Amino acid sequence: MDHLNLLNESQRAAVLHIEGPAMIIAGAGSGKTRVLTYRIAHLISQGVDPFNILALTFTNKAAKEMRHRIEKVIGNEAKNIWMGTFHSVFSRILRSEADKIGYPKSFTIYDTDDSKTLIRNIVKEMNLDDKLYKPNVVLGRISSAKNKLISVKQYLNDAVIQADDEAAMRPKIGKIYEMYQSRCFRAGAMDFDDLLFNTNVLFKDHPDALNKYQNIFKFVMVDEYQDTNYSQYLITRKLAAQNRNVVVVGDDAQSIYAFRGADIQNILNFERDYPELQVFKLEQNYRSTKNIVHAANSVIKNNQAQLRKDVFTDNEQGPLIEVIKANSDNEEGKLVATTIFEEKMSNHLSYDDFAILYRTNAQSRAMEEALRRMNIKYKIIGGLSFYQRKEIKDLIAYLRLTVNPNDEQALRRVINYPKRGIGETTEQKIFVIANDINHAVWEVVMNATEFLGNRVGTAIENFSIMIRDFARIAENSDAFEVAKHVAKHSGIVDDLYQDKTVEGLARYENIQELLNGIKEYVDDPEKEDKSLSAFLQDIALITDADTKADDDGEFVTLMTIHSAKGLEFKNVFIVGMEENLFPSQMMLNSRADLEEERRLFYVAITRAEKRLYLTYATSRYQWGNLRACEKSRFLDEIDPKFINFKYGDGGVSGGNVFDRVLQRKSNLLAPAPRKQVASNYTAPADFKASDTSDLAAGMKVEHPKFGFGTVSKIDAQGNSIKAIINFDEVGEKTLLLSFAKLKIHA
DNA sequence: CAGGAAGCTTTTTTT
DNA sequence: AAGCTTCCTG
Repeated sequence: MDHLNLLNESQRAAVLHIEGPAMIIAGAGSGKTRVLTYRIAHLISQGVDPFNILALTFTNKAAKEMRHRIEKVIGNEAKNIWMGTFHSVFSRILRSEADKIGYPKSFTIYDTDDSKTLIRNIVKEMNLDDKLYKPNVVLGRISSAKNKLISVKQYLNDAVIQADDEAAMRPKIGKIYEMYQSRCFRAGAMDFDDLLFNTNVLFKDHPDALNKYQNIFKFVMVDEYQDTNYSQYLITRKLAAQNRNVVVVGDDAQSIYAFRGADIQNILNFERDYPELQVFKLEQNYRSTKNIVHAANSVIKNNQAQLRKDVFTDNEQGPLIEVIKANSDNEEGKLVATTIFEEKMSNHLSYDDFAILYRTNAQSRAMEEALRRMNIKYKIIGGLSFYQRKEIKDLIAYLRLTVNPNDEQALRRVINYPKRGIGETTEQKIFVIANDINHAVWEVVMNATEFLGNRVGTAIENFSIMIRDFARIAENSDAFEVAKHVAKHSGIVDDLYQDKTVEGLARYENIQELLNGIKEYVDDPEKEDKSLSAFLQDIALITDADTKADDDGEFVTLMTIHSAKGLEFKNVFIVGMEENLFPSQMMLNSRADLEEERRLFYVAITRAEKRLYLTYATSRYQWGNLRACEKSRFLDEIDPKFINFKYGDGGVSGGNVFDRVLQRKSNLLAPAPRKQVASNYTAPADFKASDTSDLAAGMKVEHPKFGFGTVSKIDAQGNSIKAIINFDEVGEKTLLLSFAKLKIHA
């Protein structure tokens, strides 16, 4: 193992650790992944069977990457290591043990949308106020209960929880939780949290199963341990209970998933559970310049809750961190885009060297527009993923139903798509009947004529025959064969083909792309199980961050800070450094929340290798109207000696990139005229619209909302006649004459 | 029952 | 600003 020479002393010590529990506290950029991969390689070189190693990562992509790196060191054997996210590894295990806990082998995995729709349905059925019982809120409560392993029964019997819900005016959440669980169970479905919850159930109720996996996973490793929740903690502890060979890697300063149930307490629990614990600290940063590392340290110092750690680096000092002020979100975008362009050109960089990070997905828009305008290629990670598109979800729903006809959410989605005359009323009836006779919904669907009469009944039964036909094909064909057949015979392809609009074409192509993806899956020699059911299980847990960036050419990467965890870029822009945005408005209520935001900022800063830019705007569009913004408190927390301030306007002109850019692009940067949104005008009670067929430029008109104005132009295109009208109070508007109510004042 | 328009809510982050 | 739900009309 000559690789050991590439490691520093503490890294080497961690790699050489073989048996017994250990915790590696790894500062940002301290070579954590390198330590993990070498440690696994080292284990194997010492005779440990790869089949006995379980490595849990935070994303599937991280697992894939690590596997490749291990492969480079030890070769093919690396394929046999159990590696993946908690969710993907244990969904595989649940798949083979499903019968023990009463689920079908091909259970469906509900995504967040499925869960929310189901909750919405339940709230409606229970006649509760949907303003109070919002799916988001309810699902949040249920999810956090599950992550703490609180079952329905415990939830209903816990006085504190009940009091909390009552205080929040939502006493029925426990009842909803109960309904939700039984509906999921009946549908043969698990949500994300169930995958972990049920793994715990399996291990608790079936000691033989636990024992089996304890013997398989003789060496357990958990990456990003600071972001695990109680449910994950307990799975880890149980698996390691026999051999006690468990190594966790984490950095408390980078814990940013408390909202998902992650609990720093897990680190403390770990120390308590294993008194013989060995601790390794990786404190040398190899990624970033001194300025960046020190700036990050100066920020995190403001947090009270933190473990002792001192991150340092031997790297060069590097340039100062640039703080840039813009007048608007659009100007911010332009400044970022022009800076990227200039930097790339003057330093011969690739667009791959740049990342733009933001707090919320909504911020990507201004950035995209600016990049597009400058012809800079970019790629957005996260946000709406391929699998969340409507047409994709539709086809997937058919596939899910094929594999598991009890899948309620899938059924609801496609029972009348494409249209087959089964209306909403009928759909409701099916569910009510199923409830009344206490049978699976699918039973009712298959025998619909019995319950709903001949007309509608036949339509429904035909649908069920089609699905069963799909299922029959699925028995003997691989995922691709079935999907191709389903796309065609479900009517989806035909339906999309009818639509000749640009969007319709794109949807059609997306279906093709999905089919290509399935083909790729089936052709992948590393996939053992090529069944439709296995494919569905796989994609349910895939995120956008996992899709490989094998795209053509180089591009700037755009993503939220959360998605950027674990990544690094030469040049990083952190945009939207404003109060109420970063830190987020929702995180200002408690010290703990604010500290999580600060850790998030710490994560963002430490993504940068060479140059870091922090930008903010003094105004920004939010929910469609303009808001004034204040710069973030976080900017003031950075020790000023690491910062160079730049202003998007009126700043001192000098030789720096920004001023040059600004001077050259000053016409571009002129603040766009802002539309006034509201007017003080109220229409008189006797307002009556005139006949506008003779409307012409120059005429004075009155509009019930916008008030008085003058027509500046009439624009006829085909059947639609548009009038451009300059209103006294709200400025210029373009109105469609067929809709606009206008009174002509001669 | 379907299609279209108006109205309403939304945004914090994700497996 | 946009997507989604609801309401209204044919």
